[in-house]
Amino acid sequence: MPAGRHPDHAPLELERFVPYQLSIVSNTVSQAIADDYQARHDLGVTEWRVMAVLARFDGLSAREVAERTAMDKVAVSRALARLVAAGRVRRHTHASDKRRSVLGLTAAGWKIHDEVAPMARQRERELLARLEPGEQAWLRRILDKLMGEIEAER
Amino acid sequence: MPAGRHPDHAPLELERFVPYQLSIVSNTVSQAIADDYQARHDLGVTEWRVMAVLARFDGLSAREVAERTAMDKVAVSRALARLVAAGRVRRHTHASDKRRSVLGLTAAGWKIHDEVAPMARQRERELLARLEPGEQAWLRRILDKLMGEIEAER
DNA sequence: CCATCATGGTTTCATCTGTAACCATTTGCA
DNA sequence: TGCAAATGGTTACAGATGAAACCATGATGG
Repeated sequence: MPAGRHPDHAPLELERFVPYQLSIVSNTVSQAIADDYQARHDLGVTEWRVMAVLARFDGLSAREVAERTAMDKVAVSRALARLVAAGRVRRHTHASDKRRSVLGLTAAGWKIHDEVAPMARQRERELLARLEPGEQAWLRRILDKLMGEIEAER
Repeated sequence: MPAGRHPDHAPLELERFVPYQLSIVSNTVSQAIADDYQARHDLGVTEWRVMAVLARFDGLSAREVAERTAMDKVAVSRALARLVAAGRVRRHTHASDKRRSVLGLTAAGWKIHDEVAPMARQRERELLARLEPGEQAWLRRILDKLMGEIEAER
């Protein structure tokens, strides 16, 4: 038996353990993307996600943003506070329900969005380019499926 | 054009954006596993990773643990402080280099390891069970490949 | 040798994140 | 109506995390 091994205890092989692999790959990719815009635009990951969702769906409430970003409402609230202060998101109160806010990107917000979105897409392409076409298709299919399962359970 | 859409700006579809999908899937799975042991054993994710690595490789230094867990040395230092205090890891000084520590699980550490490792494996099986056998094989292949690329670049 | 640089590891501080408590408004229903 | 429960959102606090400064030991080169 090789020194330092403990086969009786069946230790986990971390680097082949799927949840661990997912964590490493995900963090590495996200970090690479975030590095692109964090310094340049003083924009956090959470803020970017909020902007991305408001770019697609104008007029959402904070709660709806939270749903679509899979962030909790506290995180959304904080991200919005910064975005509004920076003049990137406009917020006004819903006409018939004074609790709700009605959110959308400002012109400044769109400007940043239109710079960051292509960069993000480029990073995604770079990631996928490391895989063969068949693998790319399988990865998309698998992630779509798992996302669906997660969605369904929530 | 549907209300609330802005096709001119080509907004990102977050839920089909691979880095975002990876992040959601990874966090969901990791959280599910962590929930299993955090409350029960008062054990954080970082601490568990350190334990898992020491279960496989006895006698590592803190720096080597950091390498194998992809954690930075500060995180490892903190995890070790807690683990040693809790009597789960033994630490003594390297005979010929007083800077290095020599780490390993104690009996108590092994006991926890032997409870947690099968739970973690079970969670991995549950994740994979959501996929068809072909998809499982592709996912493993893809993750192995991406892990290799990441490793190589560091 | 001894001054300098590199390495292993810890501490400090500032920031981020999550949980729970909270406030205001709206809804449901007796 | 009007009062309890639910909802949208913010604030307060505590624990986690990361970058940089730090301390001790070891390696290197004149």
